[in-house]
Amino acid sequence: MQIDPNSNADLSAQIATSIRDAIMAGELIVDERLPSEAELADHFAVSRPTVREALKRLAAQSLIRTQRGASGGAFVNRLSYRDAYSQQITTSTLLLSMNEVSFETACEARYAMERACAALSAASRSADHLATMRAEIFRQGQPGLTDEAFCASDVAFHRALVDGAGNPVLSYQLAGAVEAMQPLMNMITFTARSREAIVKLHTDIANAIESQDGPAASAALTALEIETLTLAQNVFAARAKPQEE
Amino acid sequence: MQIDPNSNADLSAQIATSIRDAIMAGELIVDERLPSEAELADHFAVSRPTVREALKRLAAQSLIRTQRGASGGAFVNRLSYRDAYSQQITTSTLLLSMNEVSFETACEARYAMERACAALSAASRSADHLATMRAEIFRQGQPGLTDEAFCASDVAFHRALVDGAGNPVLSYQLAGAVEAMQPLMNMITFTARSREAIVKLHTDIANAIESQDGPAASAALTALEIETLTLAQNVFAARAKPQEE
DNA sequence: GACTTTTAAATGTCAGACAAATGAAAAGTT
DNA sequence: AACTTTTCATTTGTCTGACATTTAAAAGTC
Repeated sequence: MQIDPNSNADLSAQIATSIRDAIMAGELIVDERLPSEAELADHFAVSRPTVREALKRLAAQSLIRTQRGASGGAFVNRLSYRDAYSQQITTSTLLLSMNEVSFETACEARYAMERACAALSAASRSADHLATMRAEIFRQGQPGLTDEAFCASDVAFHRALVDGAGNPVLSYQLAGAVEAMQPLMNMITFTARSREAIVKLHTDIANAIESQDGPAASAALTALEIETLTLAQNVFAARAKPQEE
Repeated sequence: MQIDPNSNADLSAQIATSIRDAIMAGELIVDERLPSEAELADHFAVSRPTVREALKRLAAQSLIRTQRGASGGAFVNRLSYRDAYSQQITTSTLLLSMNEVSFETACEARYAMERACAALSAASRSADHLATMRAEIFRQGQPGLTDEAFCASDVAFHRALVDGAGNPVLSYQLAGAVEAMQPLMNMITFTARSREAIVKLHTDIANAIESQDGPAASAALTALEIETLTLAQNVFAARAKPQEE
């Protein structure tokens, strides 16, 4: 692990990159202890605060964890799904909220991935997840449900659909897309009619998965995508022209 | 923006979270300048090094950028695709290399997403990307190509396929999966026969997309997934029992 | 031997200082 | 007046040294 003295980048950034590369190359393995801050400072010929800034950069990416005390120090962290999830959500939310990505693009990506999940889900047809989907559909049909509760149930339904594929990588990828779209979805006022349409499509999806009919699930998801886009565009329109009410 | 004095978490972590929440809630907008380090130190009643550690955490996630000088400071960063890509790649690579995710799971997720892309790609049928795919297929058929060059061309082919969907969110999601699988793919020795099989499947995919036949493209990708898994499993077997050569 | 106390090592935090970059204002020049 | 140069204040980057806090192991005590 070395740094380039001629680079004009921050020393802490260089050091962080150097250590990150070592971790990603497998030179530092999971749970291995890094040298102490003082030793790292000696090694890179910098001060301890600079080393600390580098370590905090790595900690922010969940690459290391630190522990105080006698046998403490910085340890290479085993990246958990939980960590990956939250990073994915942060990234996706920012991409969407900063308008780097349009809602339409995010929606298209989300449903494309959901269709991919549905195909796998149909093949495995997990009883657990199917039961969850049915339960959420039932909840969504209850009258008197608030929009927030309806949204929450919608998320739970899609989550069950995605998790039913049994592939945690897909689950974590989609977590970001779904979560990032939530703020907008929560602004939607679901009329009785749109709820009815959504519940019907959800039922179609659940039926298709139960009968292991991937194409039918895909088709229902596509219909749901169109429905979602329409609802969202109404919100956009209302938000853009608030004086014309 | 406040921090909890009773929390036992690191001050720099609390401050970073506080600022991150403000950014994600839209209280701090893109390109807005944060208070100077000295002002933040005053505001949170901590020292400047502590504030700096917090800012470095945010910088590591590309949430802010810093600039030295008179009118410098920390600015809210517009998250670019480039940044999102590299974060995705880091996360995916670590998930795979730390055995949190099996190669099979990553492979399944990758091809599931690629099939989703192929369907979109077939619908739009971008001439650019189709030409790139054809060119890479031609290159892959050339005799005397090294394994590394074959791999690189393979990546380029899939990249064109994915980018052809015209959805940058899908592109960036897949970048991680493809990149993370690269180290293993590079270990594969491609025999003339396996190359022939791969080139044929690539041709099938390109043809299907050209004729806007999504299902055919999906089928070819599924065949390619099986081929890839088989090749990778041979590498696993060879690596696990090096004494039986 | 079991329990308590001490100690050493490590991270967390602070204070103050200087270096370096940078833009803006002031001064100087034509 | 317009342009160039210089100065200067601001801000981040880095260093030094110190102290606080946590923690596990070593030493001591019963």
